[in-house]
Amino acid sequence: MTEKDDGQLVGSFPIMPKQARAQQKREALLRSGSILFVEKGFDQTTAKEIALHAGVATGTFYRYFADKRQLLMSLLEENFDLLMPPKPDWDNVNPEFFLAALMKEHFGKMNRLGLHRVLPELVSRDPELAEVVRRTKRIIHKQIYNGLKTTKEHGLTWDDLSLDTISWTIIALLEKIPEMHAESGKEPDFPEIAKIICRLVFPPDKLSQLKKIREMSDKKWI
Amino acid sequence: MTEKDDGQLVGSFPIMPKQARAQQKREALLRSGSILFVEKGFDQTTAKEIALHAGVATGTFYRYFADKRQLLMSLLEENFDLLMPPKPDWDNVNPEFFLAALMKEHFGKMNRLGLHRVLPELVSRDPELAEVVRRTKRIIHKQIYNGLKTTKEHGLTWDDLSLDTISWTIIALLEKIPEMHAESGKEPDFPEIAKIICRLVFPPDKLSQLKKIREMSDKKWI
Amino acid sequence: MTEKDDGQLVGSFPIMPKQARAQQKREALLRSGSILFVEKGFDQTTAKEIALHAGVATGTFYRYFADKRQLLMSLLEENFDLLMPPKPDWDNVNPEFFLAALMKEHFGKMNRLGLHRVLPELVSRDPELAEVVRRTKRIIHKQIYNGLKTTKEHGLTWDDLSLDTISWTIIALLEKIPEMHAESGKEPDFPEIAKIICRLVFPPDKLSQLKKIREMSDKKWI
Amino acid sequence: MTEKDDGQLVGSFPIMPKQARAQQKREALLRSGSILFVEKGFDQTTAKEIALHAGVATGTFYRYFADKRQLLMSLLEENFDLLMPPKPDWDNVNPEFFLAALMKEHFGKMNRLGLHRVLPELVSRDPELAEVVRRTKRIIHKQIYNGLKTTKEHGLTWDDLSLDTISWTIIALLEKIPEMHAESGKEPDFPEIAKIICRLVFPPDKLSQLKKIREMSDKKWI
DNA sequence: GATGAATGAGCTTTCATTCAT
DNA sequence: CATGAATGAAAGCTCATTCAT
Repeated sequence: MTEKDDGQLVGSFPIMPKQARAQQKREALLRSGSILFVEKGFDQTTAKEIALHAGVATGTFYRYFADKRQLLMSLLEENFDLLMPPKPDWDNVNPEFFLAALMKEHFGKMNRLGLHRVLPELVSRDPELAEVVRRTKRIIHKQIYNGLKTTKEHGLTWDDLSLDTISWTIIALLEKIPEMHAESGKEPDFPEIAKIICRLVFPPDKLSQLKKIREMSDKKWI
Repeated sequence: MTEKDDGQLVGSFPIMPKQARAQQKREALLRSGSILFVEKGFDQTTAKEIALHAGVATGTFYRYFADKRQLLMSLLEENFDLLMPPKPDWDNVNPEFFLAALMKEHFGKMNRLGLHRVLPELVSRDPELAEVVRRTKRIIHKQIYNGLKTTKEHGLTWDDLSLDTISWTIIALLEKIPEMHAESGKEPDFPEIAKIICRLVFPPDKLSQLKKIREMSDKKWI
Repeated sequence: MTEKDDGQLVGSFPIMPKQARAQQKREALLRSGSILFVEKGFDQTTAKEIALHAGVATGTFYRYFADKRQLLMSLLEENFDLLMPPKPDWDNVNPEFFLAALMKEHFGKMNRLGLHRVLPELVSRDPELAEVVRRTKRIIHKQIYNGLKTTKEHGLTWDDLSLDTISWTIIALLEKIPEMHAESGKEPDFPEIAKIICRLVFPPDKLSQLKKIREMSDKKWI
Repeated sequence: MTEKDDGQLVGSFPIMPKQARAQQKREALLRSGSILFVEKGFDQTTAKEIALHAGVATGTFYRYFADKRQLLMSLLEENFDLLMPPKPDWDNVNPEFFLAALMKEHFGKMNRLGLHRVLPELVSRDPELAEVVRRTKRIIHKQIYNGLKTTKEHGLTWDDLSLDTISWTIIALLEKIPEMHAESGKEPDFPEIAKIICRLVFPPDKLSQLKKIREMSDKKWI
């Protein structure tokens, strides 16, 4: 039973070194954890279920993770960049097209991972987790902030743009996308959302100027 | 605690009619449930704890609520209007002042209740709860939508305003306010958020026109 | 509400003296207890349910009975004679007709009361109840025994009749009647059972002799 | 207790294979359940107590049985044949000797198991259990019925024998034996009960004929 | 290392009984 | 006396975690 996966000639090259085997199990557990957490919620998922779903014994779970919580933390770390929204590049492309494409892709990734549905309640009771999430958001905020800053310095934005508040607003919009999807039932209207963000950042005249210039090179983003 | 309810003259009315007593317990349980759900999360709060916190016996909890979930539902029903953001009245006042004031008030209420922090994960596994939340959001959306529609018909908004997406965006912003608060650490900058919403709705010229006209009558809102 | 049952002229003769009122409640409780014990089993019936069914408050239950068990004991005492099978009068009537009629009546009473279905498990854990039941059975046994003894002394029975064992056998048969009913689905065949008992007691020649003599006077028993 | 299972030579087989261990626990739980159910009644016995009595933790109980009820069902299934009274073989042996011996053995088994004391009240509220018991009784009835039928066809019984009622009567007697024991305090008089059954089945002349023929071969049954 | 049976604290829920009104 | 809300011990059951094999 344990040998099924390496029915190989005696003496042949071990296809899968010991550590890699362990890695495989760890990853199976992570994958199973991710799936079940999203499906049933963190508290409703038992360590036993995760192990079963991953095809290992209950005890094995505890060899790789101190507890359920630690598995979740590992999941977060591993998918750190997935949780990060893309860094918009405001002035090299038609901003509306570009944003719409970026958001569509980000939304797809988020939805595939699904972890964002698990975090909200946990954050309120797990300070360490809360800290991780907060740090992540701050990085995102910083990225958007810096992008906006450069753009502002180029004189492309509203004069009175509050970089900080706009950054949070953009994050808020990005985070709401999955929920808008779930609650309205329709696919989010990414171009419209992009338009909204652009309206927040660029005065109409600057925006149409940007759009004209970048129009051709943007075709690839659609 | 036991003395609060009979600071009255000797010989006056019966201290507290029977039903009022029961109501008091029910409400104590609701209050305790609300506090503990927000503090520790729904799943981490036990019925026993709620009872203890409310100063009644475990069994008493079950006289008033079938279970924890039902207590939560009652909390939601009872605070239904708190969850509703205010209906903005776009063209009778300086929109920015007005919105800032409304949001500040709403934010205060939401924060005091705190339930919004409990719902997200629950919604994903409790279809009935999900339905309640969905219905609430649809009403909110409708209200904002209708307000915007009237404003648009008055020719005050951007010509290309997508009423639906803007409505969702405003909801997203309102809902994010508590989190912005928690995550940034600072008090949300309501005037700035109001400005953002106004920028989404009104072209600059229409907005300054609105602001000038309403400036005086708005003093009362500050 | 409490006055509904004596809507009488002021000053008129109180139809129901105080004690009788109490008696009424006591009896309502006994009746409700009996019904519910038989319907759902002793342990599955709560004091609250009995009170509700009897139309009184929970607390009132405990004014009339120390606890559920005591109510059961009262039920037994009150229906003591119902539990007693009839004393057969072997030689004044056609024994088969007579027995069949007696059993039919007894079976009807037992079934209406139904308590026999509640006792078995209780007896094994309640020594006092066990003693009551045992005493009852001993009296029954004695009655049957004495009847048989007289009959034997008249030379009407088998010579080798073991009075004791036959008495228990008759009791066994009587007690099994409700179960035979429930399990076979059919109405018990009382004449057949009577025939069996008679065959155990009387040799064929003595029996036909008895039957012939009593034939006419028995018509009334059918 | 822990030593019973390895009275073996050092160096021999592994003491107890894994599955056997589990079986041991399962059986310990069954045994403890049986004992406690009989001692205190089904409802008065808690899963915790059974586990404690079996020397395992509460949770272990639930690894082997879904609940108390299922343990009882397993007990019944496992002892199905114990509950079945022996199939009498009417015409190959002295019927009285044979029956007495059979009943004595059956009585011993029943008494050791004791479950018959638990079933009566449960049956009235557990339809599945009721069905199991009913099925069992029907099989027993059928067996006795068929035996009697053959005997009747051989012309050995009373001409007017009602096979059905006699079968139920015999079952009633068999089932009452433990109670007769408990209530009279004396050891049941098996030979007398056997005589009673024989008197119900065989006319005196046929019986003495049967007894004479089989007298010698029966010695072994005593 | 891997296994999964075993553990037992702890949660939800019920109900006999009390007692203020 | 009657009431029924309140009590809290205790039952059924789950699951994170350990540990002998």
